[in-house]
Amino acid sequence: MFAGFGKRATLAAMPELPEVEVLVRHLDPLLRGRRVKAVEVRRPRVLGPTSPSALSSRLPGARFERVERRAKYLIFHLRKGNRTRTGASEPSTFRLIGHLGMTGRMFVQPVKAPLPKHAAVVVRLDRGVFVYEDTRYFGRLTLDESSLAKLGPEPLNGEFTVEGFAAALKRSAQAVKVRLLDQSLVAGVGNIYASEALYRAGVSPRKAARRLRQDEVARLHGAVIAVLREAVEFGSTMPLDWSGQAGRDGLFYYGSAPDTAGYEERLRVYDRAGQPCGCCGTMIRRIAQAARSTFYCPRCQRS
DNA sequence: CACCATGTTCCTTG
DNA sequence: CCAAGGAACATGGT
Repeated sequence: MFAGFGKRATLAAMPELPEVEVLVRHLDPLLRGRRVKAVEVRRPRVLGPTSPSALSSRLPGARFERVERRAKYLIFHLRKGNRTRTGASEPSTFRLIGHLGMTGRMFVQPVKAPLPKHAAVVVRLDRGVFVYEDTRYFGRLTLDESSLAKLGPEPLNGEFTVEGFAAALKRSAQAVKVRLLDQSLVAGVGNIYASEALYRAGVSPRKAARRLRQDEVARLHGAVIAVLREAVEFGSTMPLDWSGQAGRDGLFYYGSAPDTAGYEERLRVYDRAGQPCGCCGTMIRRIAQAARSTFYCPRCQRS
């Protein structure tokens, strides 16, 4: 199916902005108009500060209106008609905030299908069952919106400007790779696309953020947008099965586009330590920064 | 058995 | 007060 999958196929799902975007596009038409019959919380920790009883009193009877994305978060818009004492109907809207953490998945499955082992929240609908499952339970499905307030500009809708990016980088002596993971600087970049964007821009991940020249800032800004946009496009070409998985391993961001001649691998440096750089042949290197892996080409990313 | 992986939040240190 | 660094969270794969 995929050439060159190798050992990377065993890596667990790692949702960053593009993966969440594709998931949202997948879920929106499935959930739109569906009414909640019941909710079952199997792992209260994933609700964050929201109590299981708060969720159980809010969700049943509500209808999904639409699903949207903000950074790596999913935002479910729901509407519920509240009855007043006079018997009149007073519709009220509220939002459910989802985050996949590192291993989370969300999908709509048939009523009769068995629930996955790590199902954290199960929402029974008028048609089908909406499941949030997460092996490590680092993600969230909650009524609490506080994390959204800390997010910086969205990279794909014009909010993310070169000027703002340059100003934010100037304030820090930290390595630029570490800064890219700060969601207040640009929201949605994770460990994989941070390495990819730096490689594409030809900027060393170790360079102090404030030392980037203007041309480097501009290239990095463009590279962040480009790698995310291309990943969304790539993921959009992958058919998802009923559980929301794409391809053999549910990892649409690994492997190759099915319609690409020669099955060229899409990620250039991530998880490629010891392999030759596709541009100059130098061995890709792996280093640790802020307790995370960074992959880069020491020749193409010298400054 | 020991160690590694991802994202976010919290705690400590300077 | 803020920047920066590191631990914790939970689980499974190697």
